[in-house]
Amino acid sequence: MATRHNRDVNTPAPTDSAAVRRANLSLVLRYVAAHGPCARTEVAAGTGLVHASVTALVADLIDRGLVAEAGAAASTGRGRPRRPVRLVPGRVRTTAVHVAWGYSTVMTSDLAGVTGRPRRLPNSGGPFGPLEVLADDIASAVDAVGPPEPGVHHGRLVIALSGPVTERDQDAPSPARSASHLARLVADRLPGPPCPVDVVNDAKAAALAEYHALAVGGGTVAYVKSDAGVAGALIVDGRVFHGSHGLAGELGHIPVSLDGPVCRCGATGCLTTYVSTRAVLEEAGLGGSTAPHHVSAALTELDHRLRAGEPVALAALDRAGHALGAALQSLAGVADPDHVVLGGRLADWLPWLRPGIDARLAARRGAFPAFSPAVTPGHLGDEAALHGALAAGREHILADPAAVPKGA
Amino acid sequence: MATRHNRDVNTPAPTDSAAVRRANLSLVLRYVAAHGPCARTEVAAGTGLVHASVTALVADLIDRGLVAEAGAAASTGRGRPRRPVRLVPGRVRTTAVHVAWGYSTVMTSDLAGVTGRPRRLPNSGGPFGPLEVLADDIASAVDAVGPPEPGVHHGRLVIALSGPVTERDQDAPSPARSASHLARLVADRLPGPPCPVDVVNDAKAAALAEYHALAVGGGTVAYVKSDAGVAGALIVDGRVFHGSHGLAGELGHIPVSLDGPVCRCGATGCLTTYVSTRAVLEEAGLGGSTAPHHVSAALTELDHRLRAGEPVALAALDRAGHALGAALQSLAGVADPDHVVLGGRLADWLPWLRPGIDARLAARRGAFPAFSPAVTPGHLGDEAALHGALAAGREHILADPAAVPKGA
DNA sequence: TTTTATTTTCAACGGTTGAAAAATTAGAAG
DNA sequence: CTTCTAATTTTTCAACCGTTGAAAATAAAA
Repeated sequence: MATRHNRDVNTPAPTDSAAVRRANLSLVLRYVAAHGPCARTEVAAGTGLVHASVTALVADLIDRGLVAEAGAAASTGRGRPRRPVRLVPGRVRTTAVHVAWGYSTVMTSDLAGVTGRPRRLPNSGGPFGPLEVLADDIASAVDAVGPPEPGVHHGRLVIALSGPVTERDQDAPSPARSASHLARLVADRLPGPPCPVDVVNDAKAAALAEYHALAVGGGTVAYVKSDAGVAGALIVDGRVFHGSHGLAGELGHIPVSLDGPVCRCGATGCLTTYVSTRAVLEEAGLGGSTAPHHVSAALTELDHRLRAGEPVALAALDRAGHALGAALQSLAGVADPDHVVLGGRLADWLPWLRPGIDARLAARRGAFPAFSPAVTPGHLGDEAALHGALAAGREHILADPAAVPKGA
Repeated sequence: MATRHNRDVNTPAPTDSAAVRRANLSLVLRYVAAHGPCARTEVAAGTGLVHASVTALVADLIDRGLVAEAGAAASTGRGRPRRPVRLVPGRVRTTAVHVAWGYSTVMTSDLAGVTGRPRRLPNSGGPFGPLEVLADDIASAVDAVGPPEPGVHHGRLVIALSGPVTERDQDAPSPARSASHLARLVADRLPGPPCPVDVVNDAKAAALAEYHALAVGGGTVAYVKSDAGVAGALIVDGRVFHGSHGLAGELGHIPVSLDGPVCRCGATGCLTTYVSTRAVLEEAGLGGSTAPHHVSAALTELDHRLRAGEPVALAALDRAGHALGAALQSLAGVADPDHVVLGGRLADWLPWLRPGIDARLAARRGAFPAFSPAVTPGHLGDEAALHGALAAGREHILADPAAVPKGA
């Protein structure tokens, strides 16, 4: 009988020479990806590896088709000229699907982050329907981008969605609605060779994308967005911070006031009751149906009124700004981020929200000068989740280039 | 000229066979430390390493004096009997000093966590004085426990203190008050061979200790304490979460109410103004001098009145409980911990605080059933910071057993 | 041709692995 | 009671893999 291994899930796997190779391949690939075309000497200096190792590792990456010699670089003086290498465009294809209510968006990217155009397709409902229907929708969205060309390695498919399918199985409401279950259903529906599928939360993915867009090398970044609901996430040193139940950074039900409106969750004074699209529209006198086309028209009207300086609209945003400011003050006290990125409608509304936010955060500046987070609008708009899902997919390749087969 | 390496500080070091050895030695040592006396076969099954590797790794650890063969274990049947190994008591000595106002406490521990008795010594002030004075005090505290016996490896000295000497240099108010500067000053004052010195925040250390005492294998744990001031920390998967400026988890200035008392920090309604010792004593009609002996007497008196059911005292604690509950609701919304540990006076007061806390958290339970954190008193009392500092020191040995020299 | 800088080659070293051997005991057989 | 066999743990050893350092090869400028 073969030896049975019953390692704890928490204990790390033992390290062997394969792990060493994986780690160093990753190190070199990340360096090339981050620094563009660069010679082996530069890689050696930048990574701490010895020239001989870089030669071997780069040769391995070339075998896998991930990097290639770039055209001769400008001579830097005398001596043997450098032979820079760069990422091979299009060698791996990462696919992301963002499932929203009524439509899905699909987009692909290569390792360098060069994306295809996003395609938007109607779907049968949204993230809350039966998993089988969801899986059908996702598979047909993937089908819409067509099969990869020969020679292109099929990387991960990453699905971003909100709702009861959580990112980590342990946080799922039931095993039947677990991320891994959905991933399996989708994988079974995809033609061709089996493809690894990941499921991520859309707010967490958007947060990751905005984090990368900020291009700060580390630190804590918070993301808060408001569309249909209020959602958010925390990114710590480039990784999503989940908390114990996957709810970290979900500011929707943070208490803003002791005597505020009653929230659907049962509590009073939740942030949602101040800054959700529905709440702001109602406060501005534009409430009514929650049908998408009506909400869309109301948002346009709100924008007009804000620009026209209509007092009721301004008051609604001022109220939301103060509430958001209070929530961010709590966020700052707990998580101590250096950036807070606002997404969804909050990004559009930021000019009118800012006075309220600043008024609240000014209090914190009194306690901790210069330690107050910078509040900025997101750069990626509604595509943030899609970009974040692609970044998560690329990260798998960057972390383990050996997963891409050798021999072009 | 030797090759110059200019690696980014953020890029990981390259991996080589020494790193493999380090990682696997650590894996085996952690297993033995966690599971007590255990045979090589058990280690192999538990870690995923092969028998041959475990033999070599255990032999290495025996060479370093970290583990030794334990007395023969009870036979488990036929076959060659197991030869369990266990940690060698007292092989390494980790020293921790906790600097408080007016006195310091020093304690030592070996790798198994067997501690000496804590010794309390008066000091020249506290964490806020000149670093040179602080270093003198710390060095004399270390001196009080005497030099290690021959054959004992001198591990880290870990200094726990609050105040402007932060745990990470990047968070220090100025380079002159940085943790590494203090560490250097202390190291220079210690007799004998140079000893690595770490500086940690006392609340973060206490949080780490209470996290270990909970014996949950991972997840997010928050710690909040109130003594002179309110402090706290977050532990995520066994490691301190610092945030961008080292302030994560410091709930003292989280906003609890929009119209509360004005805090010394300038803001209104900070948690500190409700649950600090001073605030509670004043609210209970026991305010007055802040001299230590007076505060101590007032606390005793407060305890009497609480047990006697005196209404003003009960009201003061009820008010504090509601404020703390609101802060924990924010904490739960941002960091999503599964445990909140209360330390300092909060642990003593918990019976009277609990109704207020529960009233607030009940609201959150409406939104996320079963996702509400458990609120418990700390197990370690005033020695928590000391234990956490020792745990941090032990962690260095567990992470890199190769730092302990071979050859007894 | 010399100098300089980059890249490659190669033997050496350290670490893990798998298989085989050694060690050691309990139970079965004689 | 002795001997043998089966079972289990531990150790040994050759093989393999990856990094390293030094030397060699390469290539262009001076």
